[in-house]
Amino acid sequence: MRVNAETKAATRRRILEAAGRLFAEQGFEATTTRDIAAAAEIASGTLFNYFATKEAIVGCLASAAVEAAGADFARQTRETPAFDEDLFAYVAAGLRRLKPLRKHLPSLLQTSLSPLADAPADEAASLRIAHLETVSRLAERHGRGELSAVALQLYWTLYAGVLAFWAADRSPKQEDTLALVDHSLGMFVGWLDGQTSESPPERKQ
Amino acid sequence: MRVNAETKAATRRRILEAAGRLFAEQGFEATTTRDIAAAAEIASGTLFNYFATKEAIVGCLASAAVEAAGADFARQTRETPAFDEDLFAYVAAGLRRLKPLRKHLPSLLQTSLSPLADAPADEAASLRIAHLETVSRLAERHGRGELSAVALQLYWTLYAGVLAFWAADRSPKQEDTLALVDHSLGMFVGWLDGQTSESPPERKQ
DNA sequence: ACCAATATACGAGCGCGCTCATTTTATCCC
DNA sequence: GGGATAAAATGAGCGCGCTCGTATATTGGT
Repeated sequence: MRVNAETKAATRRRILEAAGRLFAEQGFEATTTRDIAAAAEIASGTLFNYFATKEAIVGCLASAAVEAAGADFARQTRETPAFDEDLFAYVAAGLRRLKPLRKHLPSLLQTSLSPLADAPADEAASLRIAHLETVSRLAERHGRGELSAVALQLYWTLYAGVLAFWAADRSPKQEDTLALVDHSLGMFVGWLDGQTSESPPERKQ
Repeated sequence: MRVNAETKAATRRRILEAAGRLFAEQGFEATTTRDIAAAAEIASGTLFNYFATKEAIVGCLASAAVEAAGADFARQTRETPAFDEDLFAYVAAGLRRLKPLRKHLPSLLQTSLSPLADAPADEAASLRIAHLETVSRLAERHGRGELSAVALQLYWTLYAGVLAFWAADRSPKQEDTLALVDHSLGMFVGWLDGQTSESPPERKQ
């Protein structure tokens, strides 16, 4: 067994497909890794040759959704959009793609909230990286130069807050979440605009 | 055994003391509930008569720290402080009190990030409630009226982001975290100031 | 064809957080 | 004191995520 990369990829796809279906049917907690393995027709231990943890599976599904959202957004036709409008459209596209995972996202936030303690090739971290990549490109396209590390940190915190809120949002069409997105992005872009001129004063603890 | 409330309280205190010590010594994950029960000299099952989950224990420790920080802050003498300076002082006091739990806070964020899905008397949620209570009182004291639900939501998201960052902060004296607090609060207060006048326009998805 | 060499699949088993039927202990009433 | 009663403690046991020693399949070299 040295180069059967095609079979490996197929198994990986079967796992993701089975997991996605089971999570949607019965929830993240209620779905056991043994369930997923059985549905993918592999042994329970084999699952962990493909994904290090159960969270990594949903993390992989999520970052696939984020990449799909990036593609959706790229092929959207827009005319003279402001930065915050582009951001809103991208986030909204993300929410549409993440909808099947909505209830299960909090399980990812614990690990993917912190920007430091992640292994380079971490499945769950790539959700953050993929999303922030697009946001960075958007900022540059709107002539704002590169976003600082602290700006990206603040943006990601707000985005994570939106996802956590969304997971529990009980308003009929999740319109409360969209309102929160609007406020979050308004706050962020307003702050960004203020940042360029002033340099913040020192502050003692 | 009908009214021995004093004994119950003493056992509860022994659990918290043992858990705090063990978490500090060997970390949250590495400490088992059986360890804690043994250190508190109770059976493994008895632990769960006092705390519903392992997270609830660290949640209780954390909300005690937040309350202590509120007391620290209240007895601080300050002269003509601005709103954001008061906020910074309160948050800094919180970080000081939470320091022994720093590394273990992410385990709480998953549950306490979302403002909706919490049982009324949830141990972990009281961390959020206690903190936001003080922030609300501060806002009123500075003549800003009551903070809106969305303002509190945004504030809490930023605070959770700070805690998540702090847990992984490897800068020598965690000065990176203090800088992040400064930026977060600056962004929040700036947004609040902008909120009072304008009414935000509608936005379609 | 055969034999290493090795990548992959396997599943019994571990230790975990947590549950629950049972036992123990404290209290009240006479 | 001595049941009756109920609160609290107990620890065997459950199902979980995950590990790891073993078995099996696939390749390259001759």
